[in-house]
Amino acid sequence: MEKKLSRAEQKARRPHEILDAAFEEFVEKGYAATRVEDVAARLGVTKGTVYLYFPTKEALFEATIGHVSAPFEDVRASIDALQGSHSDRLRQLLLLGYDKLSGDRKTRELLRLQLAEGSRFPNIIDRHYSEFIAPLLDAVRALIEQGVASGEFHQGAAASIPEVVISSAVHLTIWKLIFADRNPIDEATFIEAHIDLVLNGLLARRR
Amino acid sequence: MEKKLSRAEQKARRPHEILDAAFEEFVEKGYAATRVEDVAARLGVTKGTVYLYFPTKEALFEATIGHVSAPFEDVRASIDALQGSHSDRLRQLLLLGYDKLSGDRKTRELLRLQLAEGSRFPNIIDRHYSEFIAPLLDAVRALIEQGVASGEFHQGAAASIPEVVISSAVHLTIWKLIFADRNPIDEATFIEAHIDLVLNGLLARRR
DNA sequence: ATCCATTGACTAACTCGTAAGTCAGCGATA
DNA sequence: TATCGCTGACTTACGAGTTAGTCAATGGAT
Repeated sequence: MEKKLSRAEQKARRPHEILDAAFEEFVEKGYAATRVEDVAARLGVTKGTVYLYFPTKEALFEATIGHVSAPFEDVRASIDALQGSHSDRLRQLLLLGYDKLSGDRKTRELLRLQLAEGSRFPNIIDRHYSEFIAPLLDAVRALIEQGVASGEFHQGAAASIPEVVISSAVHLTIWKLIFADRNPIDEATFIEAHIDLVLNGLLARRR
Repeated sequence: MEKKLSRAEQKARRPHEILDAAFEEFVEKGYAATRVEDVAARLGVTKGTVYLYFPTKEALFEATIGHVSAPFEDVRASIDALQGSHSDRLRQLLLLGYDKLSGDRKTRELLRLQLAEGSRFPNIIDRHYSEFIAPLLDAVRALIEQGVASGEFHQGAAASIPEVVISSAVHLTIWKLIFADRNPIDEATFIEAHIDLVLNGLLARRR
């Protein structure tokens, strides 16, 4: 097949290949139980090759985390492009959140690794927080504040804590991580229920 | 101090002591990185002692999980004792959920272990689901259905998916697991916001 | 176009440390 | 003194990290 890779091309691809393989292994086994040799075996190479590109297993792990951490900038652009009433935009924002968080396997498994290995690799948590979570919460908060200011959303405790508005997306993500395919949930209905609840909960009461 | 323990008493306590120590170690390091010798060291004994009570590290782990899994029966009783309108009872039920899930360190860390080790110990997930999650969801679902039937809650997607109603409790639990004390949240305000959102979202609209 | 010296990505077999599991013996208790 | 919970030194296996050596791609010379 495509055995036509020049040495330079192959070498350029190696780091990516290794990180992809490492991600699968770390997700499946966790950091401690993962063997560098198994990572290498996924590419059909040996341990030594991996050590040509990454000095230690620890460095490999941290590079792997960095490799799968999607930059938030793409999301930022999508958020700014939202149109319609505040309700419409919030709905779209939530759908976007589901897409990026529970819908994307990489991001989802990244959350698992944070929970499992975070205490031994604190910096992966700090990074994920400042690069992903904080901006997302800021966007939700800003949108809700605008909605309150315009009178579309009612003033209340919920409006000041954006976390409670996106909780169901976190919940679904955790659910999928734990019950991969054992106790499946109808995702479309779940998401619909969440949006229904949130919009009803935020809308200014018409008495 | 209390060196007055007879041999029989000491022996009777050992399993408990070991499981408590094992829990701390497994939570801190994860299954693979935990050393049986460190578990023993917490009690001031040696590895050999642990192996007198548990045949393998794996058996120790599973016993540890069983040891910290609180039976749901206590909660069941509390649920049945709830009083007041459906809103009142739902509020109390949510507070109870926070107490048992995010408030109780054991249950919280149990969730971490499920996420981290669940794929290698599937039975701990099945047990937790049937003994804790399913009954809790059933209780919430039943309460919401009653509320809908009585006209207090409005019929809608949210009413049929109890998961979305308790999501924030899951979210707070995850938050505490990841950001132990780094990015603290004002829990009281968070819970208040959640309840505010949910009750507003469920109440039948008065137009 | 063919040859050949050199490079360098990769391997295979090594060392070394560590951790699970074992067991003969010890010493406090009853 | 007999019991027995516990010890600590042992074996065994395994995995991280190392390194001398291999061989195919490469590119310059004829």
